[in-house]
Amino acid sequence: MPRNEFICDCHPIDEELVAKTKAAMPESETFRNIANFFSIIGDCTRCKILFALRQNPMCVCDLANVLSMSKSSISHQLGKLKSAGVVKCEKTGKQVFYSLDDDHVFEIFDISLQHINHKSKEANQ
Amino acid sequence: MPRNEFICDCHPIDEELVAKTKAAMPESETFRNIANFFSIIGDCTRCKILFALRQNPMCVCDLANVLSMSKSSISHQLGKLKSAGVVKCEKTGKQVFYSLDDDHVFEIFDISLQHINHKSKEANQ
DNA sequence: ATAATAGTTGCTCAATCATTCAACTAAGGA
DNA sequence: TCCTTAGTTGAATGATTGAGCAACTATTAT
Repeated sequence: MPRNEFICDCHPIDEELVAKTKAAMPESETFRNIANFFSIIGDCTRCKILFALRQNPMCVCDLANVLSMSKSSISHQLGKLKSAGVVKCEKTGKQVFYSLDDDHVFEIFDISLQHINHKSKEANQ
Repeated sequence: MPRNEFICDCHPIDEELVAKTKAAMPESETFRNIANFFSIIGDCTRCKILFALRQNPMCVCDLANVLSMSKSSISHQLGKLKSAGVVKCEKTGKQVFYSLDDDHVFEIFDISLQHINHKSKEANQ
């Protein structure tokens, strides 16, 4: 019966380090949650939506106009942002107004932009 | 000749807001960069690699053993992390040791984990 | 020189995903 | 009541992407 450790195609070099590191890893669900969150905001359209909503709450139709895309696309993407807890909505009459649900997102964006700008400066040297 | 504003399938409701928001949006490249960065870290395997490297620099082979995956997969993913400037490497002998290039990443992870935990607590109420 | 090992790279396959279309619900105006 | 408009939803499609295999390079040991 093959042991778990050899699903991989090579023998460990520093077995102790491998065991120690493996033991200290968070559980799978944590990784799924983190990866899922970042892949939600890791999309051009959804980033644009978030930057637009940072300025003002907006209805689906106006967002579609800002991004020059179809209502349907925007609505699909808003659904994902909402289920990730990044965005919330409120219906008034025929319109649904979306807004940022959480300040955390732009904390994250701001730090990330520092990183990105830092790296692109490095790359130009 | 159709104007740019009508690639979309509906008329704006608050034209002034749409125009104002559109004007204040960063340029496309900014969005591509941000989305690219988040989609790089928005993957389970790559998150695991980063958490492993947070503990210790490691060679490809040992990382493969920690994650129970093939060397090839790990190497591919390390390549992406490296081109995003998140990870750096150093060759010693036959081995290549990878390590985190930047503290920003775990600043971002830590804030994001707060967000994620906050949201999952909300969801359970 | 030869063999073995660490890592990289190109290719293929399967799965995931963003967008669009079409059909639908819900709300307001004529 | 009927029509129009705002938005949602499910299915279909095309594109992207992660994983593993196989072939390759480079370094070390025999």
